[in-house]
Amino acid sequence: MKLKKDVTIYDIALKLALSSATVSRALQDNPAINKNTRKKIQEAARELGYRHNTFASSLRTQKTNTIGIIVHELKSNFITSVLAGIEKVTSEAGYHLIIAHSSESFEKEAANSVNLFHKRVDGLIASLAFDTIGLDHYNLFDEKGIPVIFFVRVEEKSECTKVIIDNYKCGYQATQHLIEQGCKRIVLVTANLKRNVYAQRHKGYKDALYDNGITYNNNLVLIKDLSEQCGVEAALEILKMKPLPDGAFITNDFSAAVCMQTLKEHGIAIPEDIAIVGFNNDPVSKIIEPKMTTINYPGIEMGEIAARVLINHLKGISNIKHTNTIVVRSELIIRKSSLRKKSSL
Amino acid sequence: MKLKKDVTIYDIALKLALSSATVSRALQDNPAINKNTRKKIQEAARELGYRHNTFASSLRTQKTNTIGIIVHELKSNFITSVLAGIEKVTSEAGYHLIIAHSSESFEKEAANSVNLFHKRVDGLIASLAFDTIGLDHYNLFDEKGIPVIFFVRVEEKSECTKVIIDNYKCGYQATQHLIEQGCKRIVLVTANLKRNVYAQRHKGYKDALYDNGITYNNNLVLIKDLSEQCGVEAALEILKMKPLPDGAFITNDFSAAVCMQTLKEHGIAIPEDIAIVGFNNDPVSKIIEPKMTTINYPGIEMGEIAARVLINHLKGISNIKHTNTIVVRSELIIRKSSLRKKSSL
DNA sequence: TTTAAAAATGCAACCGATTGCAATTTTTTT
DNA sequence: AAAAAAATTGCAATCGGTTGCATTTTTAAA
Repeated sequence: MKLKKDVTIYDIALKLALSSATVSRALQDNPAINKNTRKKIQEAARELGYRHNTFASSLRTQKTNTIGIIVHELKSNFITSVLAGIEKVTSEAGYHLIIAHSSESFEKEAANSVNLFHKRVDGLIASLAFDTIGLDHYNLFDEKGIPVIFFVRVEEKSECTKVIIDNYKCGYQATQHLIEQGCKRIVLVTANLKRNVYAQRHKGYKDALYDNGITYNNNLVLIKDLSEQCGVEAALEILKMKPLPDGAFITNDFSAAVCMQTLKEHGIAIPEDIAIVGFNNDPVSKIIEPKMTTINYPGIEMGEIAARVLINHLKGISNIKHTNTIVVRSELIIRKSSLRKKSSL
Repeated sequence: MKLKKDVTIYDIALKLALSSATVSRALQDNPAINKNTRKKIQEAARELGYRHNTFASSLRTQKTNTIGIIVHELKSNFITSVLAGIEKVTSEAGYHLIIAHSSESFEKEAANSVNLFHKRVDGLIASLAFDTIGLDHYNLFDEKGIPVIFFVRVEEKSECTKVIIDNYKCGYQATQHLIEQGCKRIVLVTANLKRNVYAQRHKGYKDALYDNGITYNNNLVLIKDLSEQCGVEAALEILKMKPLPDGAFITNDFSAAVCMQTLKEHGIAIPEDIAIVGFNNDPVSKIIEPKMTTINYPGIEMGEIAARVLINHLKGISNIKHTNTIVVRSELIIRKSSLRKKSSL
């Protein structure tokens, strides 16, 4: 089979007896080129089946029109929502994406960042892994002036631009809600407290307890990896606690669902014996029975915001140096898993 | 802030008083270059912070080291598994990915394929949308000799390379199982029968009924979009059927879960009144109560296989022209949602 | 009609790596 | 020690767009 040869701007130039410079400009809709010429060139391009050569272009302009994404995982409804939001905005702006995921490993995250750096992305959007400490592995980008935006999982102390939710408030709200439902011994199942999101939720939990005159008890705080398996583990640990807790705030819906299921299998009534609140408003929270109280926050929107801020920076419309933190709204969605007082609805 | 300038092979050549050709070859570990020289060059590259310029390279070699992926959706555990499998194999081989999704729309799928073509991917891995008919939108790739591999959602009649499961067998097995559990009126909830996967499952369903002397009834076949919402719709339609069906094979776990939930809310006992079988072995199938019988097949493995076949072709190790169809094993996982005869376990 | 200003187009030098072929150096053979 | 073979290295063209500046053409002003 004979393979079709690629059409270049020179082919177009030749056909129309113009220079390649004119063709190049016309294809970019450069107003310096006469309107009619422009149209003629664009038509010829279509006819000949011309396709823009990104490499030649990137080589010359030193721009890739590519944005790198590093996420801590892929298998979550929330993350795919964020990605959808990012994709919507970036593709409209003519950028394409390279998506990498760290599987919650600092090492992989660092490797990914180097990799994306070598791929010469124009900008980066990242969420940190469980155990990532510091942001030194993003210095390469700084040195070259490549903008980086963090979302959800961020380094709070840092000066960089971030799109987050108010995890403290969420933690406080969830805990406060459980207390209002009459819970006194509330378990917190969460992950590595070095990560901002978990630290903040933990702080909110602690403060809510304090404000309600309940003593904080470290034994009730379980640090897990929020996997499927961890839901089972958490349940078994809870079952061993004496006296039995009467509430649990589990900072991941899927883990919470598994935990709930395990508790039920051991004869615990939800919410009567133990009231439960999850986090993320994953679809599974509506499948589990009883349906789960959880924290909802807008993934798509967060993705859109992060992408928009980045692109505005790249286009010179605004500068991320002037934007530090964007906090997106979040809310507690109350469902049956935590409702012990009918009056509350 | 002063930005660091990029280091090129010329900088390295200058520093070591060599030619750029030698540097280029050394960095590729070309054995034509003396071992010592090679080491010296690679060290210098590291020291100077050299990064390979993909564009210059791609421009010259006409290779992008990029593989395009088109999936029909992103928000499913199965698809992310496949992607993980693909990523594992491709990244080991030094390729990177551009992932596009069609949201089950033929139009978007076609647009994506053109887009990836323009991005000059070296190869393509795709799964078709619900309503995709024909593969003409992949002709561009053929004309340029760019290999394309389909997975899961394929055009059965076509000559192209595909990685699939035996959907007919799955459909047959699921239905047979329901019949063995004593079901006589079995609903099939599925999607557009033009799509191979659904057509085959439907055929399996039909044949299983026939082989067991049960008359096929078109009213029991519901064509839906297998979304969350469709689970509710299906349940409501089932509830209106007289006499009430006693089994349902719903070809998507999440829809099945929602459907099951809705049925339960209307006082239907699962599996006593209606036995249910899903498809995909999504994590949700183990969260729902009763746990759901479903079809399991290995996403990661399918991704790995597809990627490996593609890469072997690209490296000239094998040729996809010689590989037509790869069928991956699948199995029925029996759980409570369909178990009406205790003897069966 | 001449001149000045504006608009349109072209020239040619990049961008950085790759590679066929030639030239040089080193090693082996005679 | 000379010749042949093998191992290294370099030359220079090439990939396809982009863009500052110069040149040409067109339009407007004098």
